[in-house]
Amino acid sequence: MTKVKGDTDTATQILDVAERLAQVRGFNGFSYADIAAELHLTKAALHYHFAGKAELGEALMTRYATRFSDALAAVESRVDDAAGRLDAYADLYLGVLRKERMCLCGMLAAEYETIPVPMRDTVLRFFEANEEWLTRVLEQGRAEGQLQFAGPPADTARMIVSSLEGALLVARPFGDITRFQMAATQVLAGLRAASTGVV
Amino acid sequence: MTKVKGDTDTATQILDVAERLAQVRGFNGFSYADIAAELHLTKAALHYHFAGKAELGEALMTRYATRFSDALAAVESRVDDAAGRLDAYADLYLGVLRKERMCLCGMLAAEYETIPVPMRDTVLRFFEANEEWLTRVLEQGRAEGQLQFAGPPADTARMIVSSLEGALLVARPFGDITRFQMAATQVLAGLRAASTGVV
DNA sequence: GTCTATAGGCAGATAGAC
DNA sequence: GTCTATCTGCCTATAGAC
Repeated sequence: MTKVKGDTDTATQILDVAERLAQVRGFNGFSYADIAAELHLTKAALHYHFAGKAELGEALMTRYATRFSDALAAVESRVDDAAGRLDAYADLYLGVLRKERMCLCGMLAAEYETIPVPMRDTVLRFFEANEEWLTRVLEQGRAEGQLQFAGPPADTARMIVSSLEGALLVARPFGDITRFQMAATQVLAGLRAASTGVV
Repeated sequence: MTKVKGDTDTATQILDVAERLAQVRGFNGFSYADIAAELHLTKAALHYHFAGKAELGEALMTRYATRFSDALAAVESRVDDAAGRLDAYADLYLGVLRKERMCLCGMLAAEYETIPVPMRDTVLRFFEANEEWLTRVLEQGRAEGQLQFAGPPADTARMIVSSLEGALLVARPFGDITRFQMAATQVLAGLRAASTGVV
């Protein structure tokens, strides 16, 4: 099952480096030269695998979306209760911060006006997919009486996504993981039903 | 009192254009050529006013911080109650979104690794100044029984700043103002004491 | 697949005339 | 203060050898 194809091949290595650079420096903050130097290749070799930076960016987004969607599915199969799923969701962001990165789509949201047009829709669809997943979790949690919130679950889902993205955005420059954790904890604590709520 | 100096002079015009470009496209997303073209000047003229892009960036930050601090003072003199001040604070962000911009410091937080070093501290101090102001408002609101939240006010202040930054970050690419408003409303609603809380 | 070599463009920046 | 002219460097991208 491992290494079906493209596990450690050059294209994958390029994507790995590009992804890290995009998450740390932004899509406009790295060049083909940066990737080439790190992989001890030439820029020309990169163009063989990805026609241009725009195409590389699209490949980046496609892979990122798939991976995130897989991560959400993994959370669902690993954790049963809604509150636990929300915590696990926040932990996905925490993992990104631990690597001193920004969420790729959060970064691209900031750079939205300057990224290649084909990447833009993918950014929006990433947020929507996250919101849809959270909406289902919130509906479940409310139905089971574990979660408590006013208004449509979809609105709260949007609030969660943007709050966590923001917590990542602000915590990263401070290099302070607890800054993220406290913000995330506070956002999610407000959704817990009184019986399981804050002391 | 108006036009003491630098009200419509070239340096101010340069800052105005640079600020908008930085908030829309990012600090790495515009060039001296962009500013020069918009003001019908040459790049050389810009270098007369600001030695380099790094110096322009510093001037940008200084002015932005001052302006924001003035805006917070204005809120305090205009609104008395803590809940109203929080709403007014969120409205500051809303005003940025209405101009289809990102918060300058939120944008620079994303670009943190690539911006000139002297600008970095200013970004962090901007967030801290916001948090300090919010902390005072939260303390006031809790003392008066208008606001309700668990833990240190400073923690909740951080949560508010990052949540609003995130709401701006995500709402802007969607071009959807209500997306921001709903997120902001939900974040702040959770802080209102039960008597004035959500129906 | 990866290389060398190179093209064409734009970036930030400077010198010196007016 | 603003200009023209120019520099150096990096960017994305391509042609063609191996």
